[in-house]
Amino acid sequence: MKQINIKDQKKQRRSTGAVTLKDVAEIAGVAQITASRALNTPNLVSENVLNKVLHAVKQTGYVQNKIAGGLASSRSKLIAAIIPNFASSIFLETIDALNQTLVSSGYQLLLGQSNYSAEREESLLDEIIGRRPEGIFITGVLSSNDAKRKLIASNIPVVEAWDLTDHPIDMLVGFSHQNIGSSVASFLIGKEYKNLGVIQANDERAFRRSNAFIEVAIESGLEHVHVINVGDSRTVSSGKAAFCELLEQNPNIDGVFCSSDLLALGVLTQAQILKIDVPSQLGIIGFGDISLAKDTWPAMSTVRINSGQIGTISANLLIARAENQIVSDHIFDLGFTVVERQTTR
Amino acid sequence: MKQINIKDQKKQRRSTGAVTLKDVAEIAGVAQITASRALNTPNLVSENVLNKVLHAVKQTGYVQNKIAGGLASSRSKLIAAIIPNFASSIFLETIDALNQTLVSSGYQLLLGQSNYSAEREESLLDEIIGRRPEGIFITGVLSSNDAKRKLIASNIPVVEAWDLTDHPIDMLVGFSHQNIGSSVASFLIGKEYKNLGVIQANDERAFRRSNAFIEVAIESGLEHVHVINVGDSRTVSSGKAAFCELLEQNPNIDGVFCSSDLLALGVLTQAQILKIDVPSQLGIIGFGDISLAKDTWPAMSTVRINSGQIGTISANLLIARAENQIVSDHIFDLGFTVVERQTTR
DNA sequence: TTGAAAGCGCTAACAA
DNA sequence: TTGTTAGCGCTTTCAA
Repeated sequence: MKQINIKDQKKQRRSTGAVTLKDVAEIAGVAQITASRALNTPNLVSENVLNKVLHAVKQTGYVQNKIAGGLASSRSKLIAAIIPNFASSIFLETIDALNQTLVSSGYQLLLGQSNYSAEREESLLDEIIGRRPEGIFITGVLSSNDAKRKLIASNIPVVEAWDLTDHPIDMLVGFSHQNIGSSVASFLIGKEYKNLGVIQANDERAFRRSNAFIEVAIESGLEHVHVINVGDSRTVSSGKAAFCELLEQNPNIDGVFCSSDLLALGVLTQAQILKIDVPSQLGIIGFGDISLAKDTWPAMSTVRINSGQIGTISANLLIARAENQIVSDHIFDLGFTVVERQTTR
Repeated sequence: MKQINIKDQKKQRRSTGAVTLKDVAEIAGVAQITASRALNTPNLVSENVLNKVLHAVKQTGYVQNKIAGGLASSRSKLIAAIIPNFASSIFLETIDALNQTLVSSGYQLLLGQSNYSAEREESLLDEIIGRRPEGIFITGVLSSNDAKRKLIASNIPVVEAWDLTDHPIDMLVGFSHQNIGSSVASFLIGKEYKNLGVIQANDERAFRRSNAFIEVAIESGLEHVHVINVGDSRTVSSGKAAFCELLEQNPNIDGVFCSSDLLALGVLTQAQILKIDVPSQLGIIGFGDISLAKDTWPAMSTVRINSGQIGTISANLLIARAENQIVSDHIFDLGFTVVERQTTR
């Protein structure tokens, strides 16, 4: 039976109009999947086919659509990193190393910022999990328990970095903030500083460092340790102001532990303005060993952590998990070093 | 005719096993597309349906797969940013502002690093374009012409930031490096500094600033301006070393223009070590107005640019273009301010 | 306001 | 080594 079908319309979809793999395959005179193989696994394809396909790619300016590929293969080749913020550059060396390692294995970095309300944190996580990254790297702390639960439910490999928490979600690459606090206290006490103070940002990890610091100080028979909280302002000027405050509370302060090198630089600057000699009258020690710490005058004593290594190891862990390799060690304690320079005697 | 089809197997695909919209729809007792509407355009759906769907989402822990959604809708909700590197934090305030604005409109940031070979630059661009972002933000300069051509061919809206180039790819948000150079020269010359030097990183824009600087100096009848190139090391210690070099070339140097505040801080520190009085014997001016510039002692004179605003404006431009709004202004000159503090007399 | 069908552009699975 | 087919999980289009 013949049938004249005048209205044999299909549903029309706007497409992007971009060159697709199908176009490339047609021009090269091969099947679409063959073109796909030529681009993704060129060693599974004859040289002849490879050349034809590559030529067609050049000719058309084809750029692979990784969204479609990701959907088909369930491999997004995306790793997400969640950091508290960009401004506090303390994590950047880590992110830099992370990114370098990821890129060299063909992964791309999706960045999210977490310094939000619990509500915002959850929506950020929805955003990120929605992109189906093959791994998630977190430097901050998830404040919301729902967010944490969401992350676990997603079943995506996770590295929590910059810390050694008691109940890790999955993998852990960091160091002990508590040990840093006690080591720094012992260090200053060993130098016979007797009136200690702490200047710190409003940050849970800084609190763990300072609590351990205070504990050791008290155990050693020292007087009350004064603590100044500068809130979220980890700047040189906060350090200056905080040091003035500290002096008001105890004019005999002779040793200060700061939760960041910038704060420490503020203390140093203020001491110079007040003509307090560093390190004889005042010992200062920071945290982070940012690049300018060794170049202040006098050079800043501080605590160094292996920021870059944290990124590299984390990237390798996440890649290994993404590629279904067996990861035997889940927890990496990278330690720290108390760097003795000229702001302590 | 009856047919017993024992082997009616389909080709099996492993799926991720994650909850899909289909599952949610079934549980809610609606069609998949209705569930989709409930989540994306809830006002097009009855309250009853909305509640059923939301309940099913809660129950299953469903998280939307944006890869699939992106493929179907050709809207990735992704904006890519390409920066030279993470370490040189000068762009971070911009990226921070960019990200804030993007997130509040439901976009996600994909970050790429460009300080690579031309070859690497092209593959980075393939990576990025392959993800079909709806906009691309570039702070660096594309060294490869092929890369630039690729970007144009992709037809993705582009903002080039931190500069005003002569032949922009698309949109432009920045300031004139040339004008900065001449303004700083006039500024120092107006203060009667007579033996000028420049310390700069190996960076095309820094060169444009210093060339303009030198031109004005020569026009004003000054002697040869000495230039020290510190390569890629924009650190305080490079600044210290470079200032020593500068003094060797001309012991009478009394004014230095640095291509970054950190370099300037190095000069200041070295001057203090050498007991050279700032600003009477030596004027120093930096670039960037990083947060600690106002807190050095003496406080650093520098050039401020509107880093945050660059990010905000760029984000809004890219979002507007992604949403097919008309963008009338394509070029934004945000200007700069010479900030006079205490390192210049 | 809701739904059925088709298809976004690619790759996994199977077949030859 | 190459090809056929059937999806990946969603949204668009069209229809009711």
